[in-house]
Amino acid sequence: MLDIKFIRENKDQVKKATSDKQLDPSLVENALGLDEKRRDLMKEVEGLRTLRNTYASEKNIEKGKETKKSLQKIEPKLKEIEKQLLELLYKIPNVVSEDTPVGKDESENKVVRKWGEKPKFDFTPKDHLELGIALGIIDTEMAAKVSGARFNYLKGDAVLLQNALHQFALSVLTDEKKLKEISESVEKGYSSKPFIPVIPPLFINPDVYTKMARLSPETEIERYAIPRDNQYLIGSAEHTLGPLHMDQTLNEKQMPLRYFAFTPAFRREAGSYGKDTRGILRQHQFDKLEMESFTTPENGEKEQNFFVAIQEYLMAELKIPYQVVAICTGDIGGPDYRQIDLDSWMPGQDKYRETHTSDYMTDYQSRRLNSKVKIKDETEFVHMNDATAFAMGRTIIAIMENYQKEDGSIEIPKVLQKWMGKSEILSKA
RNA sequence: GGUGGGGUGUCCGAGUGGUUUAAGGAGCAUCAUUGGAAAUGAUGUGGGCGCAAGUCCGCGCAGGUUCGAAUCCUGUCCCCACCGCCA
Repeated sequence: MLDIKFIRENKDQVKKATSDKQLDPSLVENALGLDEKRRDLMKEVEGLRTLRNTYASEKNIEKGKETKKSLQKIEPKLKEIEKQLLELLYKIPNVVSEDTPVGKDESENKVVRKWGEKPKFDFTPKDHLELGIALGIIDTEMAAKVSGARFNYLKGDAVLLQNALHQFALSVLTDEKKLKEISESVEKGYSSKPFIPVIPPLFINPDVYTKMARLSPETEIERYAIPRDNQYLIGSAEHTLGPLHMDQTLNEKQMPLRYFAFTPAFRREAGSYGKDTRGILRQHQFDKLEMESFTTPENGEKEQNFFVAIQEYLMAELKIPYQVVAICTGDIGGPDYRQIDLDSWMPGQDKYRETHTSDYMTDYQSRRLNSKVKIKDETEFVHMNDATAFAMGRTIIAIMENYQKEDGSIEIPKVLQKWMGKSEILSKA
């Protein structure tokens, strides 16, 4: 949520961001109108309260009773307007960075840079599902029978491969030396503080989910609800990592605070019927290693660059070709100030596909979460970043398709071999 | 799930209807002192509205009673203890 004061003072910028994000800019005017009404009513209510307090201290019971009656008439009006304003404020998106491309949908995202050489095959490369079925390591058919569409079993070497990816990422995120190399590439002397590993809850309360700007009337359809217990399943580890410092004031010295968590993510994929139905690219449940961090406002953008540099490092170590994409206003998330994706090359589809995303939220989430940082004697809302380290399913796809051999076996990327305990996944035949 | 005890600011902690204007302490920030530090002293340290004076709100959350609520009542969430169940 944006600060109403910021909206008041930067009306045009907020309106532009709202319409650039394909939302109705009249939201902004409506909010400002309500805000004005609210402040007028506040003056009235506070005046009456002053009277009430005065009469109470004078023990003037008669006058007190009168004032109470007037207050009881007007207070509910104020409350109602405050509620409406809050609802509107939730709908107004974050403003965007200057380097965010303006565009109507994903077709206008901008490729910032590319890395790696696409593998050349002297045979027609297969896709991960064909390979996975033949190797006996992916089973979507039985999963469909047991759990429905968009579920899968990973078996045997696919599980070892996921475990190797997990170990590899973990070894990087907790290694200050390696992080230093990466942070130096962003800016000399920038913090190389390691990440704290976390095993977070997979369930989340609706009020916290709302404060994270991840549960709204529009996005509710994307969530798995557990109505009897009034809870939701998380769609990303971000959802329960982000509130880790809710209602806390942190100290500048603790910054940046970096966390990562390996969890399943649950998504209904409600708007994507018929899209990416083949294989395990788009699933209702997938494992993901997610990074989250809390920084001072000053370092928020640098932190995002650092996160992207980590993502690039991980993919480059795997030697998987990727492109870095600046997400345009029409495709970016509402809470994002800047969103950058990594798309990895997938020979089975002859396309780059999104494997990583990185969201810089500024204080859009922390304002509602009430997570602050004390800098000197100023207290400010912390700036929050979240980003993918590995989305396991999609990274496994990229490895399988890029490292396949003509006989259907799969070479294991060099960096993973020590964690995997072998150098290839052999064809069953 | 049951019974009892608790939840106060960055942290600890006092406060059982009106001198509380949320005591006191710690931490933190700024200043003074110092060659520098420690120690010491002073000031500041929840949020909203307002140019300001000021004013309102704030004691887990939501309601209620009262002229007046941190304090009384109801509901609810969380923590602790014991019981029940359990990997």
